[in-house]
Amino acid sequence: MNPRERRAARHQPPNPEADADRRRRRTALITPAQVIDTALGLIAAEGYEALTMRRLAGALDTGPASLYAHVVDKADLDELLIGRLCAELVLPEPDPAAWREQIRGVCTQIRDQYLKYPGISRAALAMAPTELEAMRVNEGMLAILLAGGVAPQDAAWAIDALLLYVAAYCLERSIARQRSTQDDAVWVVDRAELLRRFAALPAATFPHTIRHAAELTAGDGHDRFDFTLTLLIDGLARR
Amino acid sequence: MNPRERRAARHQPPNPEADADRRRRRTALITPAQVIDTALGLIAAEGYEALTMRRLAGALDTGPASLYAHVVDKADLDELLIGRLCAELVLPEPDPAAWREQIRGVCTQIRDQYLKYPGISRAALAMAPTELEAMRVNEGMLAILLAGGVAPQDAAWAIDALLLYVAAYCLERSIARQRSTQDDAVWVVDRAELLRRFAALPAATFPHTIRHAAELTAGDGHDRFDFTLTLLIDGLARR
DNA sequence: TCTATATACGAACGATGTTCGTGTCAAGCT
DNA sequence: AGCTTGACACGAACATCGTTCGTATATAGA
Repeated sequence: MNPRERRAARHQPPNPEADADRRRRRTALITPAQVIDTALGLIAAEGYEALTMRRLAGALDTGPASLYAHVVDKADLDELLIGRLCAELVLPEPDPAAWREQIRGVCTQIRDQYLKYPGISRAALAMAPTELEAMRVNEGMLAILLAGGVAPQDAAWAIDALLLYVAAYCLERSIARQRSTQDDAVWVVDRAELLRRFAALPAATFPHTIRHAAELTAGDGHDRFDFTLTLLIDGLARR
Repeated sequence: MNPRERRAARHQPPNPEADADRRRRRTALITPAQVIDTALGLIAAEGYEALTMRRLAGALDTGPASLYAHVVDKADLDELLIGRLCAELVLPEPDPAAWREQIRGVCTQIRDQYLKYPGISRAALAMAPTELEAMRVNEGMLAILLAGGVAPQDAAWAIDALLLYVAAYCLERSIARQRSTQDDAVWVVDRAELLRRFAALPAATFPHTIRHAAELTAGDGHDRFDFTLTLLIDGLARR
């Protein structure tokens, strides 16, 4: 079975018959699971843009060409990684009384997974909607919202909005994190410096920015994340 | 003045004295404005990932090295492009009675600019918060929300959420658009095909996805975008 | 006139994703 | 047991990317 066929299978409903009866080498020196694991390890340690076919191959003690026996593309590798991420999410049994906390919990899990592998949310944004594990997550979130009494159309669109926001939030944070570890000035991540720059702006054209510089730079931890999720979920409850 | 200094100046409050009294070549063969224009033209025609230093240089009838007299980085080029995009946005005079329509209007403008230059929202997500034109947009949105009676902290965080969502929405759309024009199967963009795949899923594990396949694939044009903006803005109004 | 400086650009460097050709080895068929 | 087939492995190379170096040129101030 080609990597190309393996990939197509991941976007098709599972077919138990086709899974068996395939010749395999008795001892595969490199397994797809191994590729995924070391790739995730690389990302966790050095960020997504450190994930290079060459570096990944090097971590597996081989050359870049060897990877293409297990993976059709780099896009395919991204897909495998996101699939693994999605597979590790635990989806709660829908509880109509607790749907808000449940949907928030799932989003928080996704957020933490994205942040654990900085920059990988970029790959998530490019993910095809037919990936099986991603659909499992979608199904789980849909179940929670429907159990909470959200209208189906609202639920479907809200899931999309939530996933999009979480990915963008994590992507932005990962970029900022990377900036702070490698950079040579210009990029400001320090809050005090940011306040100083706001204060130095011309008062005639930036009155509100100057007056509310504190609020604009506020938000420790995931305050902004929590705020937006509350906005979306509460808005959903009130329709 | 180096490109490096020009870039730093864009993140500093404007200083009229420093702008004048600089030696310039009488006829600059390549101007920064020209670079930005042809870069945007390239993106509009072929998408963001067609924007290569070499292709941009080629479009200007020169070699790649010549660009580095006007631009310090590719990241710097991104910054210039986003700056131009932001500069073209028209920010309305805040009207307390119409703040919802106004903030929505600004978001729609941003969306249309992002979609006009497919993929450029990726650069927007990496933008430093101190870029002058970006701060102008922030100030304008802040003015609208404050005039509408939104609490300063809510306003600050809501602007962040809105900008993040708009960028993610456009990025996802641009990726899908690109897929549909270059691709060799696997990637499904056709709604009918998507419905067919949903229907073929195992009913035991995907009950809600199957039942509500219509809602999951619904949304012509910018229905999803409008839905999420309504959710966020209405939620903001009700706090 | 002289000098400093912004601009221009050919050539090259290192790194990237990917392909080609070739080789190896286990599993199925006859 | 021998042969074929298909999956796996990998060295070498290709095209392309962002970027730097060295150098040439022309202009604005001294």
